[in-house]
Amino acid sequence: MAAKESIRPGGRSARVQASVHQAVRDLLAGRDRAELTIPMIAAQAGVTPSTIYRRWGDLAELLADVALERMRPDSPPADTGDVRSDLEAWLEQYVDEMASGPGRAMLRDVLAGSADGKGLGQCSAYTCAQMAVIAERAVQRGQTPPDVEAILDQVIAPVIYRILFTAEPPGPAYCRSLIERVLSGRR
Amino acid sequence: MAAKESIRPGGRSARVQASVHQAVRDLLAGRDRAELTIPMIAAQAGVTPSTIYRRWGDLAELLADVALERMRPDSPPADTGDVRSDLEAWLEQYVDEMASGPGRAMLRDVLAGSADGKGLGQCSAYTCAQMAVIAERAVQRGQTPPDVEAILDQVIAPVIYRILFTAEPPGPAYCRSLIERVLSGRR
DNA sequence: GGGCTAAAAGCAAATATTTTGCGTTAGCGT
DNA sequence: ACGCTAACGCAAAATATTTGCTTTTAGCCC
Repeated sequence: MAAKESIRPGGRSARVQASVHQAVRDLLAGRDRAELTIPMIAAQAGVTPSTIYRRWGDLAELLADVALERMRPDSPPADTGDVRSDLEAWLEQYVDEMASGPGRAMLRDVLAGSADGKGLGQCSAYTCAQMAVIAERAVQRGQTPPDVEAILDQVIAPVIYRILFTAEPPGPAYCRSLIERVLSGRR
Repeated sequence: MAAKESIRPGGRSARVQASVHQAVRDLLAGRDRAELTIPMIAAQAGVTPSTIYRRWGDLAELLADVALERMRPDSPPADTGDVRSDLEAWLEQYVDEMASGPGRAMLRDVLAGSADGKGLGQCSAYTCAQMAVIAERAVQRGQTPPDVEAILDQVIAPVIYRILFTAEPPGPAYCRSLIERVLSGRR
């Protein structure tokens, strides 16, 4: 029977959380984020505003929560049979996602919202985990991949820095050059 | 006479802006940013809240404005007589400033507040200008400094990424290794 | 220098939001 | 099945935000 399923994820809190998250995503699709208010989200989600205030505190934290969930990778990076092309393929879709309007907004939301810094750590942990998968694969093929730390410093960081602080998003050629550099520098 | 001075910087707007900025800095020193409100700032600055709302729009933009002004370098980087030590000295104080509690808060404020992205560009422009000064000096000594772009990618970006997304701030040894790498990679 | 104009600030009423106390509901353990 | 506790709903109170109108003032043209 579906007994087990009703115990853990079937709680009212879980339903409220899902409903609120969905409401934020829906509203964010249509309206601009500046005109997004908690009463509006509450109405869309079918809960009272005070529920949201008590659970999330304020709009920034709620948006950070939603953004972080959207940033969680839903699948491991594609396996192309080679470290370089694994990295290139992964980075291309990563940049596409993060440099887009919604992507930049998610980054800003996560940065602005998670006051404790817990969300930020999670955010880079997701990326690290993906990199670790690619690296592990390479090892099993007999290749020697760069350290995850090196990839973070030499590939992810420059890309994120440019997305956050400059007008021009990183282009494909630039991304490939970053990967080239980290690959040629491995010990 | 002081006729010229009254024309440009002596306007009422300038006084209000200065007063509001000062109020934010003062309040930020004592209280936590979560309990900072526009009416509170207005009271401290001796203006009415509506003035702030009309000029800055909301708290996030005001904080971004104040943070950006605080991030503007007040002097060119120290001249130590050598590219490497110029970079090391500059980076040390840069990291000290940015990785501190207030520094991280400023970064977050700038990221969260400048909706148009204009403030973000300014933020990295400040850093670029400082790097350009160091590079120019090196050229005049006959040294060949790394491109400012390379410094941004290989030194600034990793440092900022770690400050923003991880718990551990970059340490001195780590910073030196970043500089070592960018120096050894120059063309 | 003296008035003219437009931009910016003050003021206060109207509106929207956030907070909070209390009663109710629903999930979870025994 | 029953009770315990955490979370929600509701509504009133407190606060913050918006807005229309008036007043001030800085920049500009005689």
